[in-house]
Amino acid sequence: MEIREIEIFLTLAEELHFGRTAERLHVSQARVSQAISRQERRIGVALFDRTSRRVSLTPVGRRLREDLQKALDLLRDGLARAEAAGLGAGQTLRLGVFGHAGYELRPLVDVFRTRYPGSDVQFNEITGGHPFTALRTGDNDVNVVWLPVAEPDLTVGPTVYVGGRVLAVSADHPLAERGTASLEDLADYHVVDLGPDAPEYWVASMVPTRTPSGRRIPRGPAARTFHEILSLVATGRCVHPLGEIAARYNSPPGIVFLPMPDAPDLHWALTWRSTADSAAIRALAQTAADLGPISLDRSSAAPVAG
Amino acid sequence: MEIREIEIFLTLAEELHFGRTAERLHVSQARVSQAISRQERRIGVALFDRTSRRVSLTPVGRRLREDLQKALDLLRDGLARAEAAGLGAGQTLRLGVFGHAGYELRPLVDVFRTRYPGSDVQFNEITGGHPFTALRTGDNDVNVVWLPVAEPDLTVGPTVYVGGRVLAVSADHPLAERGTASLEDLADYHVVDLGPDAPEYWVASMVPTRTPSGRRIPRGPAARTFHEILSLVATGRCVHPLGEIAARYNSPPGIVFLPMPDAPDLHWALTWRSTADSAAIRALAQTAADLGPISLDRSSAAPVAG
DNA sequence: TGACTTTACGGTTGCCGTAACGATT
DNA sequence: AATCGTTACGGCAACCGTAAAGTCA
Repeated sequence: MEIREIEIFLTLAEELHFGRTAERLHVSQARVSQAISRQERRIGVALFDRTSRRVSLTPVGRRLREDLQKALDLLRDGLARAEAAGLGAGQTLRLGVFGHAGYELRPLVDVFRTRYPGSDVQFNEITGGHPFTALRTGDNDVNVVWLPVAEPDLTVGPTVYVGGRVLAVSADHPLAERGTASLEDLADYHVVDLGPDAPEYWVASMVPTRTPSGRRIPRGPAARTFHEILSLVATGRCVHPLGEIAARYNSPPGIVFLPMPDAPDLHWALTWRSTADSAAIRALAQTAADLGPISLDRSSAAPVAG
Repeated sequence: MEIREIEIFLTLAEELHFGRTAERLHVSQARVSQAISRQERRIGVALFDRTSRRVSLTPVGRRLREDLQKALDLLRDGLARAEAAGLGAGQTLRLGVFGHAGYELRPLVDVFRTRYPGSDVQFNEITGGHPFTALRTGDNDVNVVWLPVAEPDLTVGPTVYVGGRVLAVSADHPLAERGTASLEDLADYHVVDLGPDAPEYWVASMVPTRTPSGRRIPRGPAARTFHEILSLVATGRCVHPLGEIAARYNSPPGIVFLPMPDAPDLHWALTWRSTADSAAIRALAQTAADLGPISLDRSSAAPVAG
């Protein structure tokens, strides 16, 4: 007898419909049927009368429903209480972000701290060259990265902000005078190669391998960190797209950030190791989901002097 | 959160010792450690303070223990009530036995029927040639077979009786005059071949492949059923060991059953498909365990006329 | 015939055991 | 040094999804 099977039983007892039960629990219809059959075999008595048209509880099922509902409520209350105690006891989540992105997360962090006074968030810097490494080594609990993320060992949580891209070019670059850049421009120059530790598909969602018209975008010299990238760009040997947040809080010498109006917005989401799921992470994710994504355009954040 | 983990938590809360907890639950010590760690991570707070010398509940753990204990009790009560309703509702277990072995099971069946008035047992005959087939096809719910049984898909339950062996020989066989037979005698004659559907190791536990002194015991003509075996034996072409129960209720013409004092006793146990576990089967197994094995020697059963 | 449930089958997750390691008295 | 808890790793059972079959109105 597993908790999951009890949930399925209770939901079916409420819905009296296998399809709707499956939908509500986000499982297949077959799974509901299997779970109920199995329970009935183990217990040795029919819990539901069913045809392909009607599902109804047997007397035994009705009684079992009452008992199990009470037990499950008790169980969840107990766990919730323990969790609340834990969140009040002072845990610090280590949150990986690119550059100054943490600054944009202030609303989220403020609400999180208010809701869970014992808990806190500490920002660690992550880099394009190693977007997930710190998660996997256990050095970070949660990272904020642009989507899509399709790593089998990672869970993608709510999106925390949405924003556009800018192209970093050297101040004396031919594009600098135009004031904006387009995806099509990328094919004319080299972009930074983030190296083998960043998944290909993930890099490509920031820096496509081809322009919209199909021209190849050449990958140039390699760099891992924000400042390594800027160093390369400053020499004029390459250009590189970044989240617009990079332009908001940085004015590096010899670099110009050009808006890229034709590049679709990027979604930045909380991400964590699936097996490292914990109460604090769930609490942060829930808080982020409640707040919804912050749009960088509407952000009221004031620029900060470096 | 799984039921099993809750059990582990509650047991450890009681024992305050990882090793004893593991023993009580029949799992490894590592498993207990893993389960507790995992729960603590998910909940986000330590439930036990522990060194390698002392284990004690934290305040949060103490509170959780009370809640979970109540929830688990409720859950088990509900399931027990539903199960009891099922057992009272009238199920018939199909019990596979060799020949007249069902007769020896009367004490078990009587107690079972008394305890669970709605349930019943029906005997189906099984044969040495196909000891497990009916279980696997679903034609029988439980079989009574001699041990050892080492089939990955089958569960071996309590032993229901213990008894010796007899050797079936034709009435004019040289051994008949002696009145007894020994394992060593088998090498001098052929024994029946039960065919490919009975596992080799299982057949060998009734009919060894070699005598104690190491001589090979030749396998003779093939037969599947009790009466096929007796037919072969009656012709004098082979001999064959059987459970002594065969001698008790049969006096087939032209056949003599010789006790085999040097053959170790056989244990006969309830066996069922692991995946077909059900309340009725558990009830029967529990009843059998409570009664303990019936010794055929001390059996008060009166011989029955063929 | 169409809506709904059940059965069959295969992939993948995660439970759990074995074994080695670490920590405390 | 002995006892006890933790970590690492691998095998395998069970969960669950897909797809097809079965059943009732």
